[in-house]
Amino acid sequence: MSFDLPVTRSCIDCQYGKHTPWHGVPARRIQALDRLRRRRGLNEGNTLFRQDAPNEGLHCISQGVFSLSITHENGTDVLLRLAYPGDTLGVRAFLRGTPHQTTAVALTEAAVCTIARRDALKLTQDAPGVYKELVDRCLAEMDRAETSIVEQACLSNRARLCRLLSDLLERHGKPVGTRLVARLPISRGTMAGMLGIQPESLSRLFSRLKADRLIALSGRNVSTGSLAALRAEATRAADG
Amino acid sequence: MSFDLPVTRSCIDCQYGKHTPWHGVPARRIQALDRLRRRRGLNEGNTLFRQDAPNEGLHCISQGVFSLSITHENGTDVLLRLAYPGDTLGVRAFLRGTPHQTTAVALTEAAVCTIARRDALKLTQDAPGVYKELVDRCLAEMDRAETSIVEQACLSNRARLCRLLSDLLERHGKPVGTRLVARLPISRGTMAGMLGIQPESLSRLFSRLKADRLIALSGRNVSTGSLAALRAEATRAADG
DNA sequence: CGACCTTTTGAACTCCATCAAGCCTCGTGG
DNA sequence: CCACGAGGCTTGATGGAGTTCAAAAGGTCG
Repeated sequence: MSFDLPVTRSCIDCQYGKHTPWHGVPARRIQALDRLRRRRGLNEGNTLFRQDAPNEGLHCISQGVFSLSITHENGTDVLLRLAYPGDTLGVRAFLRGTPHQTTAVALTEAAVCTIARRDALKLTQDAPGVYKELVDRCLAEMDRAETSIVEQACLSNRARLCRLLSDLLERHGKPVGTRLVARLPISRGTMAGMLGIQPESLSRLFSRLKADRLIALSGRNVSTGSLAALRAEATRAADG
Repeated sequence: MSFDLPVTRSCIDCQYGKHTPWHGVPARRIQALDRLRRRRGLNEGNTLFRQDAPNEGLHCISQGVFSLSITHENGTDVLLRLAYPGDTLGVRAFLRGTPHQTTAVALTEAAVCTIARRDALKLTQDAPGVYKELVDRCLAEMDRAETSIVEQACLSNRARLCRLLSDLLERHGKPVGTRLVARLPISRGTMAGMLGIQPESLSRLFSRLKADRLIALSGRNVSTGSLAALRAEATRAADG
């Protein structure tokens, strides 16, 4: 499901440097880090790790978009969130030493750098700052998870779609004239999964957002004239 | 909102010992721990800490039931989970050094032991085991949060109510003849809040569960003839 | 161009929210 | 001891939103 790529630069020079957890690695260990790391490419649809599989280390995304999803015991798939370059995957399972709770799949062509579990353990033992950084990421993610629970409970589907769209536009969008334009990295079905609704319902929501002139879209191309208006729509109460 | 209680025994002898995070405290520190700890009582409805308030330390529940809830910016309250004796509250805010993300309210008369933030920081610095234990709790809670997101998305309200009821019966229930009987610690309104539905809808769900003979109830007293049947109902797909 | 997949649209149905009224329980006070 | 009132809980009727099934319309690629 993946193929090796050549390593071209040190982790410490990673283009997503601000976000790597490896900042706290002591200088004398950086070489080891670079040597131990394995860089891989994944094609669209490839799986990085699977729910219930044992943790095999830490994965830093350097390219592409990943989905993190859970399959419920009754067979339904739920997409929890998207992950982007600079994000580190597998942290919770790594810290707890438990199997993965989620499945990570590449939604586009992607590249990741992986530090095997045993090596990462050694590195974190040498560098408490790295451990703290990893913990902090998990805790921040926890806040996000709770926020998402709250929004699921108290916002309308329309509001949550607006939120999702504004997030996607913010990340993938480019200004074209007065508008912000983006090509969505995910299919309608996937978006519906993120919102916990059916693709048909999503399609109808889209029609209404178009009718209300909050967005324009054709196929996977979306645009908005005002990101602020989208965001405002996203915080309204269910009855708004 | 709370009143002091006398300290009667060492944290290390806590009746919820298995669950205290203080196991890893080195022997020489235990006296300090016991001295620094403050034991308080709370009445039903009292607030232990409030969302957005700064973290003031770690709170171990020794008696009573607490609710952890979040108020969305649009004013809606969402009840995330219940906490019981043996649970430690405020851990995430303590670890991150950020304000509380949730509000903790006593649903019954309650007692908590509190270690002030500054003291807890010292103790965890001396005992990496305690730090790890606290982290582990947060990570486990994260798994729970994600599970709850998934269930919210892919289970019917009926299934989720069955899950909630089976959890409550498991925790509060006592065998009476062939049945398991419990007095619920929370009101209908609170339960509805936990499921993200209206009290009227909850009431109708109850009627149906009664009609289906999965439970019997009058007022706050619930009972079931088969916890297994309840659990089975709780894992069914939405269309089940 | 045609085959295939994704997306949209339509119609019927289910489920939940809402508003409104009635009921039950418990505590108060006569 | 009973009448009363308040709050929590239940029940009914209605409307809106989402699901489901079915079919049509776009897109993409050989």
